[in-house]
Amino acid sequence: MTFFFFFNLLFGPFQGYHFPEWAYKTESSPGSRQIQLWHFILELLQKEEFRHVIAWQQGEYGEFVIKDPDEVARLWGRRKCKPQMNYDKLSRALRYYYNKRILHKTKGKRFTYKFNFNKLVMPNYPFINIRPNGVVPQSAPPVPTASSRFHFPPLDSHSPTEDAQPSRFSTSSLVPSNPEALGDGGERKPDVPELEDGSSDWRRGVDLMASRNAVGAGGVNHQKRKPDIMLPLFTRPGIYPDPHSPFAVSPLPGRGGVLNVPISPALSLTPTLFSYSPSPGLSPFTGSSCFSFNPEEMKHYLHSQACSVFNYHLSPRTFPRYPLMVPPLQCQMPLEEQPQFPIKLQPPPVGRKNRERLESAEEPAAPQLATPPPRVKVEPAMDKEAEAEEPPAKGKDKSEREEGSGLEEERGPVFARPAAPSWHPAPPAPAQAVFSTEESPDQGESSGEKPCREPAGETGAQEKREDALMPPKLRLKRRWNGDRQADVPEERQNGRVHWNGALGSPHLAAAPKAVAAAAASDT
DNA sequence: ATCGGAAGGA
DNA sequence: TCCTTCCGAT
Repeated sequence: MTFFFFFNLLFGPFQGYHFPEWAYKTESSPGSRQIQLWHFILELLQKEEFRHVIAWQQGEYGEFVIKDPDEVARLWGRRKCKPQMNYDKLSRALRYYYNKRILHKTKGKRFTYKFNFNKLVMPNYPFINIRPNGVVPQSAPPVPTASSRFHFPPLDSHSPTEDAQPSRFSTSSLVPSNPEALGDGGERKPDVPELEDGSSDWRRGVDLMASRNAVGAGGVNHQKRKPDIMLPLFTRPGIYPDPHSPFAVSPLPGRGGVLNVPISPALSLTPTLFSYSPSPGLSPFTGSSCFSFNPEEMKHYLHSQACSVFNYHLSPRTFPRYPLMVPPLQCQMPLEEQPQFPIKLQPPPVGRKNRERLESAEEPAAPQLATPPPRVKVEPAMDKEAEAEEPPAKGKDKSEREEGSGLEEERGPVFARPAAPSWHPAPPAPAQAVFSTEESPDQGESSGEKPCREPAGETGAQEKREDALMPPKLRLKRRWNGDRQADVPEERQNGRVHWNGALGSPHLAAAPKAVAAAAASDT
């Protein structure tokens, strides 16, 4: 009760915002050809069968890795009936999202992008979305850690040097109610340097949460802030419970908890809001998806906040309204009554040009630009886990993974992430995901996908027919081998080499395995 | 590999 | 508006 009261009090003013049209675009019937790229990506991302093609990057909310760019492009091309699609083009489309702030590139990591969930609005989702079992995605550090430092390009300034502030990181999560501090669409520079925009998906997450629950009144966040995207709900089968997935699908369905719904990326940020995620071990959730309050953890949290302030030169103001006011929740609010509405957060970012214009207008000489930022080469560390079923308990060390800076001594233990839920090891779901539909994996990204009328080089329709006649496994196998050849002609396309040349590539090497694995789990 | 301008299409 | 296609630059 109390919590919601506060929450609404804080974020009420979101009501009545005007959202840009595109924000209202939903997935548009799964499988639809008019799907937007980011929808599509999200779609792939949550399907087990594409895990080896594209997957959430553990460790970071919303960050994903395109493990097989060519395949993703191919899938995208198929969906859009653009047989000539390739990663080069796809990535261009992706880059257009930068300015919209739907996505940004994770620097130093190949094929790695990150959703700006702050922009993703999930309609119809209940507010609190901690998983029924209380498990929070490992990728959601309860408190900003060095590893959560992040590379969101400051919209407003020094665009070319986005990583100019590599050492900043998201601690600002706790300033949700301070619109001033928000990079907010990039129209302005934050008043508080430490809260510089580039830092936070945290804040963004909060914003999101806030907007979702724009119910009450009074409060802090008036002025601007429009949501940019309506994130479609993906509740179709095939979603896989990846602990790193911001979708945070509950591994324990049917708990009857308050939130028995898949969590949206947006909501995945819930822990952000609460700023600390109770580990199931320490504070087991009782019965349902309630937020539990553990004094010990809170203590840790506070400690770490202090550390953050100290170690990262953050302003204590950074943590003003920390959800300390969050009382032990008791899940008072029945699911049905939870507020549900679309939210809008920030206005689309100013285009680069404008940005520059503004820049030069107000701050002619930005000295920060003088020296190019140190390139932080982060080792992908991806390939290994490619097929490994990410050991359940592994999430723990994630916080150290990226740079293993000494800054984290106290953070590590304190915020050790909860071990992955026991369900993780052998997700039986995939099989179903793969074969439950009439489609073979690579066309399966959409259940409603219609064949393209001008295959121009694609053997789509026919393939499909033939496929229908053979057992799934065979079908898969055939696809992996067949498609490659079928696509060879595309190779003439500019840019990247296609299947032919890619045969030796790591991604492709993994692909068949993926299929095999999927097939294996089919039993 | 990545970026982003430019032009064009639906 | 949201890409798709091309392409030069980094």
